[in-house]
Amino acid sequence: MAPFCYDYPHPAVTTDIALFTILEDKLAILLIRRRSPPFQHCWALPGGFVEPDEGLENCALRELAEETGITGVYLEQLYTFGQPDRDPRERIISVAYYALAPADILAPVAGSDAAEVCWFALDALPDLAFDHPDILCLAQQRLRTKLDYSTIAFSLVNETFTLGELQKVYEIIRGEPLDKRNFRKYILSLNLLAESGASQHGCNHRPAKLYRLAQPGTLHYLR
Amino acid sequence: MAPFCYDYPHPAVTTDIALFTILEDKLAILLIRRRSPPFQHCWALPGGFVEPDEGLENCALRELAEETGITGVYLEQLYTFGQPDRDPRERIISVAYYALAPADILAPVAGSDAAEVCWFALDALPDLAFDHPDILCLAQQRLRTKLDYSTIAFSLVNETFTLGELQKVYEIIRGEPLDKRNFRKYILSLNLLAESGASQHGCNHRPAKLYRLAQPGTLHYLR
DNA sequence: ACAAAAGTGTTCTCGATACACCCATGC
DNA sequence: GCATGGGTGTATCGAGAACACTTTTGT
Repeated sequence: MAPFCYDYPHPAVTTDIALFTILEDKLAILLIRRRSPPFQHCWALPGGFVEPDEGLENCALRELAEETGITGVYLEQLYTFGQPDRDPRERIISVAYYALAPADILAPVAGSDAAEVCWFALDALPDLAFDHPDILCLAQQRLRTKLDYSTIAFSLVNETFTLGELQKVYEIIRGEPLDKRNFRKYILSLNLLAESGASQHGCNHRPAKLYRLAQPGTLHYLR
Repeated sequence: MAPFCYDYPHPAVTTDIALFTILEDKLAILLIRRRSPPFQHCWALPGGFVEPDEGLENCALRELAEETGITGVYLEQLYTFGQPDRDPRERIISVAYYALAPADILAPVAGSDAAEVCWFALDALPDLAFDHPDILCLAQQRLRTKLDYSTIAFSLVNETFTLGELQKVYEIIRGEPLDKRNFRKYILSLNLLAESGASQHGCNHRPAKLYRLAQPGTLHYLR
């Protein structure tokens, strides 16, 4: 029943994932409701223990898939949280990741490890388990600062998107409105977009051109 | 002999520290020579196993002090390296930190865990143990980028310093010369320095004013 | 016709860059 | 007096910010 023995104490290691999306014009985060103690029935970031033969990033992707059915997100290591008392069970060190995905690709479904999976707007969060509020706070900071010198925002829109949609993403993350002309000038000057040829349709207004990334899936650093 | 047992496998967790300084007008890093296998007699970053009741940052500071006698550095978490095969002994996950300190405060002396401790210029590195080259490379990248939006460079000069010395630090990290007048204008416009009143002496030229940080020990983010 | 978002240029400001000479000290 | 780094100001350029009207579609 306790076959894994070592000459000196070993901590447990987990990954936790802060998956952001934009839902109803707000930043939202994916949470699961815990099925077992500690913090039973409490909401928490998806995540779990690192398997002996998997890398940390693989662990994060696997846990996200197992617990929420979600795959194909942008994922990046955030910070490692290791306060000795952060978990009441034993010493657990957590390598936190943050992830980004457009909301409407995803159809979260509770996996085996979680009773419920749900998006929560960041301004209407429930109480969170462990030090997950700290993780979330740091993740949001990182998202905000990285917006300015990289192309992470593109991970929050669909494969094809309008410049209006993209601008909305920037505005929501920065928490302030942006000038339309300056925004378009800036984005197009990056030379990272290609017109998809198609346009919006079925909207109450002039249809917008649809763009796609010239090199999909590539994160660019600016300046 | 193996009293620490768990219901499922636990990795070991270490911290490794990339301590930079400026030595003889070059970026240099502190290395220790390993006394035991694996990579016996090889040079490596200082670091070691996380104790059950210490935080990660404390572990890094403790290992640095034990192995090199050095304290009082600027320290910041860098990245967590967890490839399953990065250590031949067992699964070891390493939380890497990078640190900065002025060279002439330090008088590194081998502690109990290391046979030798030595500064190495980055352009004259020996072979390094484990994935320490990766850690070092990432640390150097971080140092370079963070130079532009924070006051980390101040951690590489003494408590009082001349603007010439500070400029040298920027030039060495960026790998290019800077304009003296523009540099001084920029630094002074930050309003973070106070004149110490004193000046250099014993130099072959006009003595420079000595400055100190108005709030020593505080890291500022710019823009 | 009206509502709603798309699309489009110019002006201004401010921070970043480029650049050259005199000053104080030790030898 | 000469070598060495310290100390200083101005002109230019370019990126970012401010700003308003016409266009296309659905109802």
